[in-house]
Amino acid sequence: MTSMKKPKQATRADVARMAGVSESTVSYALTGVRPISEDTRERIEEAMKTLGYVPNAMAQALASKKSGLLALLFPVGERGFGETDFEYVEAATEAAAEDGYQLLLWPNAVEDTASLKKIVAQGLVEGVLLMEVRSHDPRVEVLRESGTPFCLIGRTDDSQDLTYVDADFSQWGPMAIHHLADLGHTNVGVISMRDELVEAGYGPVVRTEKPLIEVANRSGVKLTIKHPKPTIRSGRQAFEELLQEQPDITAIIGFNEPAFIGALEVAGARGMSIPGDLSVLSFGLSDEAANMTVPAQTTINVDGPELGRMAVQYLIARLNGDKKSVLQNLTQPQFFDRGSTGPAPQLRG
Amino acid sequence: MTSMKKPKQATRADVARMAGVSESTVSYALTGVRPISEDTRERIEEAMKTLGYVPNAMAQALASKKSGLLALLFPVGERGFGETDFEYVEAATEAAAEDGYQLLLWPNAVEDTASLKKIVAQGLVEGVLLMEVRSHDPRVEVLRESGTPFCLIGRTDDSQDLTYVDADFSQWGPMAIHHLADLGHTNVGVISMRDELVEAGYGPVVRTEKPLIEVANRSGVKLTIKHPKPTIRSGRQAFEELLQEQPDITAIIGFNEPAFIGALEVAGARGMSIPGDLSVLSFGLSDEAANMTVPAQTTINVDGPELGRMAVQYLIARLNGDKKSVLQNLTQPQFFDRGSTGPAPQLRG
DNA sequence: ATAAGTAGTCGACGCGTGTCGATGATTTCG
DNA sequence: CGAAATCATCGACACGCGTCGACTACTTAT
Repeated sequence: MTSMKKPKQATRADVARMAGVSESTVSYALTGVRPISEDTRERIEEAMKTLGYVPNAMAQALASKKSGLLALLFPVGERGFGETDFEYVEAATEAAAEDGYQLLLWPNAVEDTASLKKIVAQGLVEGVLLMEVRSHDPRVEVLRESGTPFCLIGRTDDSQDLTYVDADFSQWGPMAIHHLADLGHTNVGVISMRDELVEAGYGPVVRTEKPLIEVANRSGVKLTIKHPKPTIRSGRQAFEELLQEQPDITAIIGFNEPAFIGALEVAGARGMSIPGDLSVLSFGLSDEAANMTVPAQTTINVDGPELGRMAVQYLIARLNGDKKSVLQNLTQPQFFDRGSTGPAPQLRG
Repeated sequence: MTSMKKPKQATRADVARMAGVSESTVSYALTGVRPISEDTRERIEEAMKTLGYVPNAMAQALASKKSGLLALLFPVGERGFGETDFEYVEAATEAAAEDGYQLLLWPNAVEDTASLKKIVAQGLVEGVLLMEVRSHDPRVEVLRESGTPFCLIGRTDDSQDLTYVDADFSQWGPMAIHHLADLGHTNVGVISMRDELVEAGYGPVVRTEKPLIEVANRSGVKLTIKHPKPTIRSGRQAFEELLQEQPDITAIIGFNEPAFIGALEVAGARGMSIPGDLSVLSFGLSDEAANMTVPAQTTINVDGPELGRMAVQYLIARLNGDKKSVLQNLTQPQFFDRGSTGPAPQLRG
């Protein structure tokens, strides 16, 4: 049975003693801030090796005011849409690790500015990553006042001088319409997010729908948009209304997962084949989910890993003193053709 | 334009000065370790309020050797099975926050024991949570030697005196067989994980299959198990073999997501209706994915949030000095009947 | 040859806490 | 009423590191 005693870590003093030098010399050997002769450096490094010395992170942080920690603020109880979440959290974590930073997961209600203030006042983290940003987000003002560097994943309405990364939703609609128009579709339905989100100015919906409508008009595509609640039942009803209003619809776009499932059920029940009778395309659907339907769904998505990586890199750039340049990025959408779209029926055979 | 200057945080010394007491008195007022008279406590608290004082986390950590940080070690590039991941990471984070701890995301290859050693030697985290534990996991030995408290999410082969939480896979098979047998099924197929994982002794497969087979035998259910690779193509092939060997199969269980998709495609192509001709049940499929098929899939799952919560609570219990009791938990499976299982065909109308 | 560096090292202090021992001022008990 | 315990507070130090100023022994420019 191996001993379970906690071996006390060697400190700088131990290394200095063993190498026969002063503590500051050990420090300089480690950081390279001042020159050290070759042979003392070797003695020090050997001492470190045999003692298994690793600098104490908290002491370093206290003395240097750099903790190497970034807070990832994610709101609780807001499971809004896509579950691309873990994907980009993972990418963000790795990107941070590459630069010697670690991500601290911090669950936080958007309105809870009090505890956010505490977080930054505590001085534990050097910077903050904000997830699920609202168009008017109270957290932004708190961070601004505190002087803590931060980066948004998403945007507020007033973000021209903020650091952020976001999906370029403005491209989703045009990309979808072009794809469908090329296949000959001229009458397209959309199962979008619920009304309340549109009225509340929720970024992803608003930014997606406007260009979507515009490009449809320009392309001569008749577009009918529904905003059902995110339930299967509402989706069924929405699609039935859609079919009633526009019986000649040949394609639908989904941006509301549960509702879209309902819509596809109705399509199946009516004997519509995909993509034979109806072309189907989803916005922001995860790979996993897209592959569960038969046929698998063609999707237009944000590149989650890219988003996470950029967010971290921008934040670290700010930490390294790049206060001047405005760091903003809209990541390109990803198009996955999984075969659920095809030529419009009237053009076939 | 608001000033962007970083206001320097008030320190204990500032509070002491303003309240007209010594620094240690401020400390004791804060921690309650020693008694403080009512009026000086009030003066101190008022001073803290007006100065916006928040104790510096790193200084506290350095002095008290308690950082309030837990590392969540997740392996990179090992996307094995289910994506229940984010769900329980989220739950774990919240559970930690309730006890004043924060989770530090730490990406790490399972074999990379060197950097794991560094992590614990650094003294940044008080404890470690291990995800994706292997039957022989090199990380366990490292943590044991270092004396760092830790908790496994999953198990090693030799874990009787370790702290862990895991899904109780042994119940999945019996639960599934009972459900199907009650519906009259006597011939069931299984699309399980690929051969290599079985041979490598991968916990979830091994622990699931053994009781599954036993209870099937006892219940008089004919069981045929396939171990295809995790691709749609392999799944198709596996299911076709299954149908050839056992034409009278009336139900299938899936434990290999991509392969199972292939199997269901074949079933659809052959005109088998679900659950009319074929009952379908999935192990470890996320809600999101289960709801994408028509009909939605009945599943048996681990309760992700429960798992995450337990892991954190056990780890914190260890941190608080509970070195004696063995903390181990097998979380009960969750059964979601989403309608993809039904009476065996020969018993219908 | 003398002034002006430069490489290499040391000692001291500061970062902001937690905590121990000591000191009066009270209170309690026998 | 004196001894013992308790209350409330202060000062000093430790935690482990970064970093500044100073000092020595040389090297280089004038």
